[in-house]
Amino acid sequence: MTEGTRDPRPIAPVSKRKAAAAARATRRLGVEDWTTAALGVLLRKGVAAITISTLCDELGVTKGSFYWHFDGIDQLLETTAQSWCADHNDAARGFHDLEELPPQQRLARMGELLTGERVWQVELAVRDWARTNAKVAEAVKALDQRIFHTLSDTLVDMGFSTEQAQMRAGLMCFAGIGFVHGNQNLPVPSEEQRREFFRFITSKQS
Amino acid sequence: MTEGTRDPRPIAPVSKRKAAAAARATRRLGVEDWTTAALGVLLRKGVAAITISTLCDELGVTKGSFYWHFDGIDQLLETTAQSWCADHNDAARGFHDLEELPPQQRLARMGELLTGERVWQVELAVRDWARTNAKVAEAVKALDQRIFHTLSDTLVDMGFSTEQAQMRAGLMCFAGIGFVHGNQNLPVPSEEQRREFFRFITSKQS
DNA sequence: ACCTGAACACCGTTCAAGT
DNA sequence: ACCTGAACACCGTTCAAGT
Repeated sequence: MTEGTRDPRPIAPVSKRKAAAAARATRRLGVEDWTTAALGVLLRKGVAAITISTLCDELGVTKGSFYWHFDGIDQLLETTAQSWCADHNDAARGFHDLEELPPQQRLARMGELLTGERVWQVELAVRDWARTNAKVAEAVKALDQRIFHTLSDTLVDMGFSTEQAQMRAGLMCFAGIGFVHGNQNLPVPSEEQRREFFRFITSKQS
Repeated sequence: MTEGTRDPRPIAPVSKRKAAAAARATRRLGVEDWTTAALGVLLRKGVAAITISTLCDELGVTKGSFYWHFDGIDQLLETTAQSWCADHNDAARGFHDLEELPPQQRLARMGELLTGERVWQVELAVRDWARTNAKVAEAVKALDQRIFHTLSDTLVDMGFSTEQAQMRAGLMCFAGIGFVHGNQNLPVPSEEQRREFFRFITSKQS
């Protein structure tokens, strides 16, 4: 998020590491510098690429420095997870506002919020991460449930029975998660198909 | 699959490795021994746990042995992938038989095939693996598309238009994939809910 | 308070030498 | 043909020593 805060006085770089060290100048690192660096690598190259050596090169320090701030790579991951969860909850707060919209518009708005291009990237990375980090898994789970309940409540508002609402909300949630994980494998639905989908999910049966 | 083929003459084990070496006796290893070992670790502990050292301990040999059979860990993974794909295609062949069933039963049968307990485990492991191995990704994609088309064709047989059939088949596929990845996060649908789901997906709109 | 530098264990990789 | 054993590079981890 706040990436370009470090002023880049241009100095002829002898090596990447020397250059980074020079850019940093006298300023010393804090925990936050490591977590934002880790988050950056996560989104660019995935969890597996988050390596102490890589981060050290990127920040222009040696590995001993890392171990002054953290007990080990697990703690770094955990701390980064917490930091991400905080930001993430802020972002999810956009959901609160829309609980006052009329049901139909609420559904449409949620559809938009959850199908943005960048969202996929982050979602995939984070859900991958969740497989090896309980804290992240918990955050993802909370978000999933929140979306499920918002959808379900909306459908109830539209006149569906609790059972029908839950079945359809569950269907939408699973389809959304599946879309994030498998959209390379199947034809991506067109705009018209998405509209038809919403028409179907909110239709009464014959 | 074929696991208990090695006769386990019980010998007092000095160490795990010595024990494994003794069990193997004079028999020397082939490529297959390595791939089945890798597959075993994959299902038990995930891709990340497939390490040359681990496999060597398990098979009772040194790492030099590994490098006589394979150029590196990537090739091991690739070969294991091919071996898995072969087995997997055999398993997927169960789909051919059911293209002669009446549409309704076909849907129900596919539902059963795709929601077995063990299937999830394997699916999750394999889809995780697919993220770092193109060959596996390709096999998974082929399977997804096959399921999609079978579903879509079935719905057409039931009297739906091509557009409706594709929309609903896509919905089912994505929901299935999402269910594999996210069934810990949301309430698992009951038997009754699953039936209601199939009723819904095959219903005409009002 | 924050970092360097050297050390060690572990894993992937290579290769000459063994049977 | 298949494997051992020793070597090396790389990464995670530790810690005494520097500023």
